[in-house]
Amino acid sequence: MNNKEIASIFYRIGDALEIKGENVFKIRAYRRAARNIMDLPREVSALFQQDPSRINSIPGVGRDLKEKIVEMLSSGRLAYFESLMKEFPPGFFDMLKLSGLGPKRLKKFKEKLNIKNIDDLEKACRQHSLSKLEGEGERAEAKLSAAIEYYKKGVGRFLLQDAEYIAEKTVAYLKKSSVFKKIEIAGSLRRGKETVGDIDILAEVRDKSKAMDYFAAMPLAEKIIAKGAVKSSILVKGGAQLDLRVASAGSFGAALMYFTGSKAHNIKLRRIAKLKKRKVNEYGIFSVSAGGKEKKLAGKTEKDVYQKLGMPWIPPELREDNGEIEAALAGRLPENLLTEKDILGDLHLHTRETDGNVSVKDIVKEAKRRGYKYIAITNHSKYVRIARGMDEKRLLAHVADIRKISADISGIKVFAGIEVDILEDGRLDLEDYALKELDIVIAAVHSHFSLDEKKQTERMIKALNNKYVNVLAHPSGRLITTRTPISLDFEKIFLLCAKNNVFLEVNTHGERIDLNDLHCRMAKNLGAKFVINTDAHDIAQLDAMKYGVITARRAWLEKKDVLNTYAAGKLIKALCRGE
DNA sequence: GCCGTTTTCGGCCCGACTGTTTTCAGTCG
Repeated sequence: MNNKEIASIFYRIGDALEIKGENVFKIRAYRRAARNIMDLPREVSALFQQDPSRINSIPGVGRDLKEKIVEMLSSGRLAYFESLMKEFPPGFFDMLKLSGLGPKRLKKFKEKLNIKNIDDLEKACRQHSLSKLEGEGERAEAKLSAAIEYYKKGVGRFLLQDAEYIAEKTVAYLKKSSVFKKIEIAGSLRRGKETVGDIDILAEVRDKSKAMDYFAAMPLAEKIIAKGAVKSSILVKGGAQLDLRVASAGSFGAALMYFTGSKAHNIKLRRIAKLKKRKVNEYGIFSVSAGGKEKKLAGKTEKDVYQKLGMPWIPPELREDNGEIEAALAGRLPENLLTEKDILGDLHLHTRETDGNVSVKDIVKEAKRRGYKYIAITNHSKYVRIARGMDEKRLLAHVADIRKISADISGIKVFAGIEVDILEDGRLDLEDYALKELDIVIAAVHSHFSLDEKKQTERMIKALNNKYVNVLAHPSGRLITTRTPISLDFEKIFLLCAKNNVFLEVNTHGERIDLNDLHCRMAKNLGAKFVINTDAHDIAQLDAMKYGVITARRAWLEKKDVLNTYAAGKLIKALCRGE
């Protein structure tokens, strides 16, 4: 059983217990454990094989949940879960995904109307039998109908870049009105998560009710979910949910923290505040006297609030309750967290010679315009037929062209490279005599994604032991919406990369983000180094560098961890693997 | 069910919006 399967069972137990009306803290415990398991870069099963007691090191997993995990890993089943599920019809829990419908009402529907699944619920709405129940009414029924409709359309999470696009359009719209004084994007978009559920925007305004009216009247808006004095939510065309919250200048920092999250980060901060006889909410940080009297201590900026909690400002990308609060309290946050301006070049680019849409000359010019000090042209090797990948002969001619272009242009260095395929057996797709002529060799898997972990790991090890390989491109091979990561002993591979001086790529393509933040952080802790590449096939795709930087920041990477922050001379030395 | 710079027991973040109600429960983030 993998982490996702274990976590989803715990989530489902949480749902079932909630409907049964169990202790809310018990429910919360299951969900917290599930979330923490999802956030682990390692498989719990691997942890278990090494040393079963390591399961206790997962936060939120105590004696009881450990036993349940052990049962799942050793038998592939969980008796407690199976007996619990017997109490509910199949498809029952899908209804919890409907916006505005929670466990209490769901329980009521089941008991009073024998509703078993979404189809039953839809029927009940149509027949208006729902609105006759106590505590329900016509508006509630209509809302539920709409929620079912949206659910069926498949409203889900968006890729970071798509969410950013919608957010930017919204901000541009809001800025056209003089009611808005200050606008900030918050939520998981500000934290740079690879997918974003809803888009949170915080604003300081001159007139709250006018601001809310203007927001709700947005041309993109399809449906208003909620509209209050300080908070509104709308659904926009395409299915994304936008939340607008307004805050006064004196509370703006506290509101930004609240609205940026993560939820787990906020909860921990509030708990720390409570221990110190303080209270944190979206209006500020307050001291609380014995008599319950509150006095505001700060709220204007995030920095002020963190300071009153006894810690420095924490960058949004780190706010996941993954050790950043403890690090901040101990003064051990990363000192030089990577920034976009640290990036001096892009080392994975395709051109017309294979499947790119741009000439070498044009992409060099554009890179120079962007202020890059160097780039590498890395086209495909012959195995990738569909991309018209190059054999040794074409490659060497291509290298000669690149050398000439590099010599003809000043102010930017153009490295000649390749993205060479790793074949099924771990050999590379090109002979060493050709690879030897290159400045940089990127190795990548583009086929045989479904090998089992042992074979896939052996394949990778063989490739990484080729002395000409400098970079492992998009190591997990996943595509966020369509392809799961390959099965790989990531720990072993990261250690080998560290040992062999092979840089791990953070591929910034919106569908990839590969390595992801969690693997990246794990690899850093194992001593590996990184390179952030767009894998651009045209000019516009060069813009994606920012998603790699934000992912690196989420992984706590610093400037020194990243190859393409080095000056050209240092970079060439760093690529040297020695004979 | 978890957890400990007060605690191995008694806590567990905090507030906004909605709809159906006249004071609040349910839901959400």
